[in-house]
Amino acid sequence: MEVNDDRDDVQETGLSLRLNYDGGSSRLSTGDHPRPQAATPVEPSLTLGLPSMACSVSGVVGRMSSSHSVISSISGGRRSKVKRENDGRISDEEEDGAARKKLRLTKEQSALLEDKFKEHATLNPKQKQALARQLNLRPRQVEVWFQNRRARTKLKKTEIECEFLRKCCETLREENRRLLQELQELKSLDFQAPRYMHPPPGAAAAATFQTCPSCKNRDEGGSPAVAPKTRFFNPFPHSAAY
DNA sequence: ATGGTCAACTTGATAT
DNA sequence: ATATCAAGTTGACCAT
Repeated sequence: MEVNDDRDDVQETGLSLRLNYDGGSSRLSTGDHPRPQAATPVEPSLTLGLPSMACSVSGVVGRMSSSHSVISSISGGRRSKVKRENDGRISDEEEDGAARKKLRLTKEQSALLEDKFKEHATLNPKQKQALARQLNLRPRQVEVWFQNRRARTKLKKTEIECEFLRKCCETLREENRRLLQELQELKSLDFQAPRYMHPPPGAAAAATFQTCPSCKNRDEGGSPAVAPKTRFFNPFPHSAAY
């Protein structure tokens, strides 16, 4: 459950403290971004960083550090407001609407996530928990990473398929053009004698049968004289969805 | 400035 | 009811 996921934040990274003081002109915040002026005066507050409790906090001690590992292990990127969605999920945005620094995973974190993704593109809750612990991330962050990773994989696959179809289309267009030209040639030949004709029944007639140039070409080229069953082959033979 | 990348988010569907 | 997913979106950050 995602509420619990966010609670992991506390468990994994220790207490999240943020001193908020915004009384008139003076401001005091540990956040690394200047906070926009609140619409209504904010009471000075010192609260524990328990996002799941929807308190007025979300920032973290230690965020001053520019280290990725520090940032990524603390609070996820722009998840800065703390609010409860109608489905009960936690979406932490800061109440004053301030944006946070974007999380960047470290190379080590990304590498491990990639490794796990190669093993399986989805995680069961246990795997998620374990991986989150290993990476010093919240399970929710791991979950989101896998969701985004799957989306990227699918997008890439779609792009590749799209390019393949584009080439197929080009090939078919070219063949169509060639066949039309051939048809024109055959039509013009139609006015000349002797006419090409299908072999009538009877052995004597077969002796005089001539193959038209088009069929001849195909025969010599190793292709069957009869038209292939279909030119519209399935470009994705291994994909059941297509 | 602008476009690309990506973590995080929202929403709706589905499974349990 | 809850968890999880795909699809689409947002916004910070970075390279150009």
